[in-house]
Amino acid sequence: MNFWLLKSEPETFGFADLVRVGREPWNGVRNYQARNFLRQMQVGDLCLFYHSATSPAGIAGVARVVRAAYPDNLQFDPASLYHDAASPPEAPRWSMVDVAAVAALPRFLTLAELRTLPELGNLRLLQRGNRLSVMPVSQEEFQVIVAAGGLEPEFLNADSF
DNA sequence: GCCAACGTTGGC
DNA sequence: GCCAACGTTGGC
Repeated sequence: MNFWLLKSEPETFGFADLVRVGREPWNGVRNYQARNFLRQMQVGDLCLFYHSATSPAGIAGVARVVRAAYPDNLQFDPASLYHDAASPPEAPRWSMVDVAAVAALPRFLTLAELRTLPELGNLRLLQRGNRLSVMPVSQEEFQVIVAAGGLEPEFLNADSF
């Protein structure tokens, strides 16, 4: 099982929205590096749900991958902001996964607070110039973050959901 | 293949 | 709104 971080602007789609709908296709990723990470995701992987472009930015909850990568439908929709006319239908350029809400962090973890945790010195999110909307997180980093956010460690057990 | 121009992200 | 960082585009 692998661990990831997904960025979303809460004004557009926040963790509360994921809780409300339960499950959502993670579409609209149009960066090759982020896309490649999406394609590595497997059902059961856990994701930190990060709120970007808001104040304060930070981690709001945990989601789970419930469907592995498949073609992002929006790339073929001319009306979509994410339309890509150059994407070959026989070999779609962009992928998405489906994610489901697992749990909100009892304590929202702000970016500033994440920066104070010594165990997160290598967290990709905190590196200079980072702009990726999908990135890997180590198991250790994931555990530190969910614990700091007030979730019980047992919640990581596969049979707890 | 180089690289300048431009666009986007996202914290502040 | 500013601006640093970085990806993409396109002329050559």
